[in-house]
Amino acid sequence: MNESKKISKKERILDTAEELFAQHGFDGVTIRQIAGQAEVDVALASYHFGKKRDLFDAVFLRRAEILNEERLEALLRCQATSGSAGPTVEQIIEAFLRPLEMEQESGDPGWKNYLALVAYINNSPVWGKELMSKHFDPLVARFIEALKKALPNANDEQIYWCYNYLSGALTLTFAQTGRIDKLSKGLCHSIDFKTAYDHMIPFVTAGFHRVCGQAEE
Amino acid sequence: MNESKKISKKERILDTAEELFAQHGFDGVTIRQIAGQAEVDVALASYHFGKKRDLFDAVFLRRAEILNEERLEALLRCQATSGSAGPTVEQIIEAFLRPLEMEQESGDPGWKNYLALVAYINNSPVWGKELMSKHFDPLVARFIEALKKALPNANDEQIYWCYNYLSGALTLTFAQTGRIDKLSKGLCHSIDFKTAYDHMIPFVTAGFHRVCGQAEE
DNA sequence: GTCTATACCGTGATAGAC
DNA sequence: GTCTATCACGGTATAGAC
Repeated sequence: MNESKKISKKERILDTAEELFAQHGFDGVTIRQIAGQAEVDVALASYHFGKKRDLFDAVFLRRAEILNEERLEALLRCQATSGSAGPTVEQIIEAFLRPLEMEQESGDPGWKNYLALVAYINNSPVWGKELMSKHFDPLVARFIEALKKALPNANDEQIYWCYNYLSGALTLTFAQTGRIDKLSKGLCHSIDFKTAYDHMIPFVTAGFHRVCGQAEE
Repeated sequence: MNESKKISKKERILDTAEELFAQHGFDGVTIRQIAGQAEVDVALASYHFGKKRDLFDAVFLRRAEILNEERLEALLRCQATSGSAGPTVEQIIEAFLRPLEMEQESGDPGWKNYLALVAYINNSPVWGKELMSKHFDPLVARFIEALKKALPNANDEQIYWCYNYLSGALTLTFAQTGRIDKLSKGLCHSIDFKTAYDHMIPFVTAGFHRVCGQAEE
């Protein structure tokens, strides 16, 4: 029937799970809450996804693949336009961050929820190592290779730590906690991703250059 | 009796709760797990602390107060030694970070657990705004005032966003997820806080200067 | 005042019938 | 695909021991 107009129940479960897991983490959400908010029967989630943990993985994977593709494209694009010297640090950071901004500003609220979930996972001692390493680090390794080329004086240890700072700055922004709104007395807004990235890119670029012993061109 | 030799059951509950909350978050831990690992009766936690949420708050508060004092002292100290021009950005960042390193390297594993818990809270949409704002932001506001003085060309919005990046970089380091160990193939270690701060300070300092339109001296 | 044993009652995940 | 039953577990209150 109206398969194009209505989103399927299966997808509604994913969307709702994404939203709730992002807010409260894996343990803070029950299957019943998800089913209730998605207006489906409790058992339907198990029917489609199996155990709660499998649903969690499905939520995480759905957009990880899309994001990896978009970021890879962005990296290849900036490598293609730069000469044999390769892209600058700033261009690489741009390629890493701008796909996120595009999705967050796309109007699909699912992306904001998803990236808040990534914030939760990235900072979790139990999930961070496992999920982030498995699903994002193969691509991150390509970005790091590009950074090494752009920073020939750096040693590897410096690059990895700088990536850690970038990752932390980025995911706290994902989390949309509203803390900056309060701290700045309403001057800044957690949901203002455009501004967040506009400042983050020069911030991180300068940090890489300083730590990795390279004057900015 | 041996009140000096043995730590009290009450403190054992706090220590264990700290460890488990840091690993799994508020919802990922049960009172029974805490009691079991602390080797006390289930009901003792409620007796001393009331509801689960109150125990969580007690864990959070215990070291927040100590940390605030130490950081304030460090700020005042660097303000006292600098002239009327006030401390540099790098000195302010040092004052903000070094007390953390001292506690993490102090040998008391409780501090490592506590700061991993702060990572969890800071990145949580439900706890971040409430707990961090209430208990840390009064002091953070003093650091930001000092930064404004050190960066007279900056506007407030830039400073707040830069603080956000600092906070994210810092708390991801707290989280000790072990992701960097894997990504760097064993070159870097999550628990190597000395190195983490040694690189973080110049990284963040350069970021502030770049975004806030100030050449580094 | 500190602590333990136990009981209560709601809720959760999941399997199996339909 | 849906409904329901099961059974374990969780937070918390209470009674009373030391």
